[in-house]
Amino acid sequence: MNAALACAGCPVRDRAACAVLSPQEREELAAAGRIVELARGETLFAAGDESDRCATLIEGALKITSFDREGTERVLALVHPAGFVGELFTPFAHHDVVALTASRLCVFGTGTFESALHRYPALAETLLRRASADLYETRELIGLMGRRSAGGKVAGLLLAFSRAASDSPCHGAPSFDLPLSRGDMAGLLGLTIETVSRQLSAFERDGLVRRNGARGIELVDPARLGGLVD
Amino acid sequence: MNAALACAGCPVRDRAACAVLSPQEREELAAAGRIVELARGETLFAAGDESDRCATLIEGALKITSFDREGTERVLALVHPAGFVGELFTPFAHHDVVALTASRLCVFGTGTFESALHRYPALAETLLRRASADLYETRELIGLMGRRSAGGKVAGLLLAFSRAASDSPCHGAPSFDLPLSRGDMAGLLGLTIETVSRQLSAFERDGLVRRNGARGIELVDPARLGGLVD
DNA sequence: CGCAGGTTTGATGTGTATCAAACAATGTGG
DNA sequence: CCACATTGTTTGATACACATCAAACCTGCG
Repeated sequence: MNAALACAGCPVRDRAACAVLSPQEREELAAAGRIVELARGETLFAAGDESDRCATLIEGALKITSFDREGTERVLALVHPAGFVGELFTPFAHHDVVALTASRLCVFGTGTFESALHRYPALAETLLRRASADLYETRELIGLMGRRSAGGKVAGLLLAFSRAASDSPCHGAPSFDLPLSRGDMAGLLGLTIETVSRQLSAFERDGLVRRNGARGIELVDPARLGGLVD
Repeated sequence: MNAALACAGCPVRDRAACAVLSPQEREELAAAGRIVELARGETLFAAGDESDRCATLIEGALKITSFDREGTERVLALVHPAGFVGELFTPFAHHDVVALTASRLCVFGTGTFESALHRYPALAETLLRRASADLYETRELIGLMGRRSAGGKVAGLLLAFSRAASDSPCHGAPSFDLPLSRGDMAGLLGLTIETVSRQLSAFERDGLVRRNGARGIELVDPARLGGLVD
């Protein structure tokens, strides 16, 4: 399953890190990579493994997680299409990377990618932009986790999902599907599954949201929901 | 207070981001920068301000913080000498940057720094390394905040400080001064001042640590303290 | 000495974890 | 096609850890 000529039809070809390369530079890089498909729940990288690969997500969704010694999962970040995963400068992976849904990726050896970094300075700058953006996102997450009330955490997460589901960056989508299970939401916010579930039920009881099945969410009163966020 | 020829005697000249530059490249960059001194509590960057400056910390310590609308401070990161602060690719600053102690910095306009980035590819790669490291550190912090018990959080923070205070990366320093006030520790861990104080008192009562004044800490039983972590 | 900031300790209530069980959705094999 | 297991979600009862409110206590400093 070689990717040598896949770039032309790649759905993220103008948003991924490699978009800064010229078409021919990109094909060179692609020749060294390969397409990998992951089923929901499959692990791409495992914490502690040798960090010898990195990847651009083409379609699907990933989570970056770590486990404390009690075995409770903490979700550290979500990865969306065009996102980049993998640790370039560390010998071993810090965290697990797991597919949330069936996913397709363009995988490279870290060695080949690092040499590309030297060859194409624009690539290094793009990755720097991405790393900076990831950093702000992770700090946003800290802000979310640090809220005092469980209601504020869940409300903030719903609004974040709403924004992510919308095309326009200013207004959020009024209705969307939750991309995460209750367990993953709990892991992200530092709560338990039961507490997340109860908060959602309470939001529905108070007329803030409507639910369609376990995953469907319609924001009835986003403003009041935002009011809960601290 | 121009820094044109300060590099030669700069205490972080071989650890800061600019260390990858040749001496003459570095002098060129330094000519565009200036030394800034901050007293304890002074603000370097404020959230919402135009993000037009960045800096390398020469000596002292900084904290990166944000405030929720109730006005409680959340500490997102600490910056140590040779660290780099400032947001290069965003128009406005996301967070506040405040001096924890009297500090000295080498400050640049983001414009001059970004053009240096283009001119010296090695600089971009170094900043990428730093940004990646900052990212892992921030995710570590999430792991710390996500612990279930307050005891685990405070214990984890003490061990992190112990490691930071030590020269060798493997063993932590057995005794050191807490670099943060109770309030800052609380802001870092998502607890209250009182809870942090009570946990420290409990650790002392149980023979895990000894205290010298408000800031001095001696780890009597680091292993048992580590056992509390999770 | 008196004051201000930071820290410690105490008493009390509440929010969330925990334990437990019912429930819905989905798939499996007979 | 229907019992049946499986996985994820919801709801309930209870206990406890932490936040909150309040006051005492250092410690350095004018």
